Amino acid sequence: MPELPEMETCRRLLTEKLVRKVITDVEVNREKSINAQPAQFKSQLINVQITEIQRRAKHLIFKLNSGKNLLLHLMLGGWMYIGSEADNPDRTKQVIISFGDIKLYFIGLRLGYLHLLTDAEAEEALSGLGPEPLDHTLGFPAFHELIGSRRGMLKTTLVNQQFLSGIGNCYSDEICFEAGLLPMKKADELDEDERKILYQSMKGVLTRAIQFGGYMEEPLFKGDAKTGGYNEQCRVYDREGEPCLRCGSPIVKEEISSRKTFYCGNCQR
DNA sequence: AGGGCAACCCGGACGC
DNA sequence: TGCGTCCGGGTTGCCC
Repeated sequence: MPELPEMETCRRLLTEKLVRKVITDVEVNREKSINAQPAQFKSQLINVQITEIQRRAKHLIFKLNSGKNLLLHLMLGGWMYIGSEADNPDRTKQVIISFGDIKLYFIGLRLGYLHLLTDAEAEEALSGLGPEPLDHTLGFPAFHELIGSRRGMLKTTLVNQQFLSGIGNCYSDEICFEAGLLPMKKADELDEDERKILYQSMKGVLTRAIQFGGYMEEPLFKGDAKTGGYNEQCRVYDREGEPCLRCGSPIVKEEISSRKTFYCGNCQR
């Protein structure tokens, strides 16, 4: 659910709120969300300071002054909230990390996780990921070569984390729409111009989504005007039957390799 | 190699 | 209010 732009928005806001803060308490309500015994997990975090928050694909990495890292993946439906004891969502919280009166709540961690890892372990955990779509070193020549080696459909290629990392179900559809290309089109059958358009669409859609704050439904904290600003910007995702904003034809919803996929059958080719 | 699919997991929505 | 049912969805791994 949360994809690159959502996690990047979170990273930026969390950085403002939490960097240099010291963890004062940890509450674990779902042991499967973490990779240690709760007591050990807790003792390795209390009195530890967050020095930096990095992002890799859909993961956040909380760098700690103990030398360890907290690696977060929200997977499906996971989200966070920063608030106080009095101000927090009425939801089940799988993990709560306190920084004095400020608390970071982890909600909806069903398959999501928060793993305490050494640098080497974190590196290993992230080693299978493909390049970051917005990495400046991923220029058109590199992208051209990358996509030329893919025989699958555009949709499955874009969401494949080993190919490119950070793009999920929503943005793969948005990128295909922006590019005017059908999601079931074969990646290696794109001509030069189409590859160029796809490349520019990928950069454009993701950059714009970050600028708007992603498409998250819930704010990160009280008064958060940033998170979720992209909700009204989605042009095909979750717009089944609504008119295409380019040509007016109804947006089609179709299952493509067991993922719900939205596109305009008229102006995407 | 790529497509299809099951398994993972459980809160929350919905129906009665 | 209360209980049962079902869905969602990124990722992994397995099969063809």
